[in-house]
Amino acid sequence: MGRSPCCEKGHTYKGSWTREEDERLIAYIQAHGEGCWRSLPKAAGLLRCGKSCRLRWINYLRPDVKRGNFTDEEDELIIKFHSLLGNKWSIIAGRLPGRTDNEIKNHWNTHIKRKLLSRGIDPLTHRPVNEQAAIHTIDTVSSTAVLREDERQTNQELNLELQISPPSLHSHPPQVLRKRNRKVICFYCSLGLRNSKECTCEGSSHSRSIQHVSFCTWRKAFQSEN
DNA sequence: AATGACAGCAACCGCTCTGAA
DNA sequence: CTTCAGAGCGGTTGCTGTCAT
Repeated sequence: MGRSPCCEKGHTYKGSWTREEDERLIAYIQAHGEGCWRSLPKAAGLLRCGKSCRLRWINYLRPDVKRGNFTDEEDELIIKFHSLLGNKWSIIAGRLPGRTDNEIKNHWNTHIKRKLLSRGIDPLTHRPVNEQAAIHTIDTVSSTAVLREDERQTNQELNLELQISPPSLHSHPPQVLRKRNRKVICFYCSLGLRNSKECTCEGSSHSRSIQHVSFCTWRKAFQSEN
């Protein structure tokens, strides 16, 4: 039995919140407090999903939410907590007054990851990148050591093949090859063979980039008209 | 000026957790 | 113990601004 949806999708808005919606939500919560998010939209006269209301309140409208850039001290705290806790954004947020899990997660993905990489530190393990390479080599050697000789030969051949083969979408988790989840293109497309029958791009990737480009074009045309 | 690429952030989606019945 | 609904979390996506070519 499937779970009932948190809202009737046909009767709710999606996308950015309007000023009026924000005001309605703030007014309702100020009057009644944070209660049942499922019933809140109806009670507040909002055509939104309860989850959406909760997110909007917690991440943006709550009075104690601190807006603005992260300080270096906050960055260092996030790095420290992440090294201890991993991607437990809500717990990390709990230790940074005024910051939300979503905000910290975004900040991590857009700033801190790069900051650590520029320091030569792997953001996943918080170890020096060189050390990671060394550990990986040791792991590979030690695991291979237990293989029989014929298995070892096969393994070596496979390793060699992997090293010289073109990047494959299927040999990595999708997020590894996605560049900020944009432009997910296969090897053939990267060579300019977009319409090739070997193309393995997800259907949405072309349409997404095309959609984005056409929208930018439209927007700029619109801006220039005004 | 036009176009494309990238960055940043708000919001959504789907899953898990938790507690009540 | 099982089932279910609601809340919460983390990953992902979409939109928009800005910069480079």
